[in-house]
Amino acid sequence: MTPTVDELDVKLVELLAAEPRIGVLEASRRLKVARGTVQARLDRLVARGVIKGFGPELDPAALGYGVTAFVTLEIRQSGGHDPVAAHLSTIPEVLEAYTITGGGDLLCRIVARSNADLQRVIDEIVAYDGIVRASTLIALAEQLPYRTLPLVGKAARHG
Amino acid sequence: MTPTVDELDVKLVELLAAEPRIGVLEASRRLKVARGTVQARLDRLVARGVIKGFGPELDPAALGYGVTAFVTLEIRQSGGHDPVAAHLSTIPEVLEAYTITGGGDLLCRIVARSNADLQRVIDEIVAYDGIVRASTLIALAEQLPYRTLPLVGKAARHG
DNA sequence: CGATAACTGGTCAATCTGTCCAGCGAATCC
DNA sequence: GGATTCGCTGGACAGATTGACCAGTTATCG
Repeated sequence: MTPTVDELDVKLVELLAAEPRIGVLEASRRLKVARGTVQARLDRLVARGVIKGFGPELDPAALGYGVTAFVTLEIRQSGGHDPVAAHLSTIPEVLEAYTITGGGDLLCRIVARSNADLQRVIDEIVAYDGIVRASTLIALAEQLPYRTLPLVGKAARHG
Repeated sequence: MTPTVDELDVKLVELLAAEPRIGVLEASRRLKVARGTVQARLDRLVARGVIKGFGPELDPAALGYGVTAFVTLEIRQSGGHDPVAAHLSTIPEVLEAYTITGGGDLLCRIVARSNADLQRVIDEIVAYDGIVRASTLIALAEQLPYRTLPLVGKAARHG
């Protein structure tokens, strides 16, 4: 398998990650390649889906939602996951949700303003009757903030 | 508590999320406010930390890492979490890690190229001797992709 | 060896950015 | 009440960047 990305792609992505506000022109200067090259590379990365977007990254904590928790939901067998996912999507505090191995379960990441508020959010979640049980793990500290940069480097080296 | 963000902020963030490539000028036209206003709002959002950055969002799946899993690590009491986190940070496939409630545990999100590759990643993780045990949950499907936009709206309405 | 693809280095007009400014309305403070 | 501060408006300006081209030069691959 040909590498999805090569060395220049990695450098470009790293550069953009470090200083997102620099434009294509400045990036080409830093990388010492022609502007058109940077432009083409960027287009390709976006076209391939490697770069999903450049949207603003929002920090829930700065919005007052300082408590993060992971909730495992036990789903009633009948009915399936979709209606449950639809219900979860109506709750802003539910940031993401995955179905996971092990009998009809769902793992979701939620945030709340406080531990007391967390109870409210959980109540909102379990209000849906397709959900049999919820078990919550509160995140105490972020040991490793979300990152994908090292992965790009590895993908390039590996091929 | 005064809202961290107001209605205009929300519209601005939503607009940028929907079409990140539009500049400040175009955004001001869409929102029907002066350019300086948009600029000032953006600066404030970034200064407050509500917007953490505009870096490229990378898709591990597009890089060949199509398997996602959540691993709970049981940590040996002595030694603490930091050395473990340091170890995890050396593994590109570990995308994030949180300490969670319940006796010295760590929850991390990892990716791999395949289920077989997942085994390799887990082996790499548990190679560290501060880790007593690892239990893995494989993500089958992404029911709700990571999102924060609804939260901004709620934060604005709430105050 | 020839052909396709990628990169270079350059041009062009149009646009956007950063940075000023004065005026205005609303909220706040004395 | 009156003065001050703050945020927004609408406009100006030079300088920089963008998107779109182009011809010429490697690289790579069958």
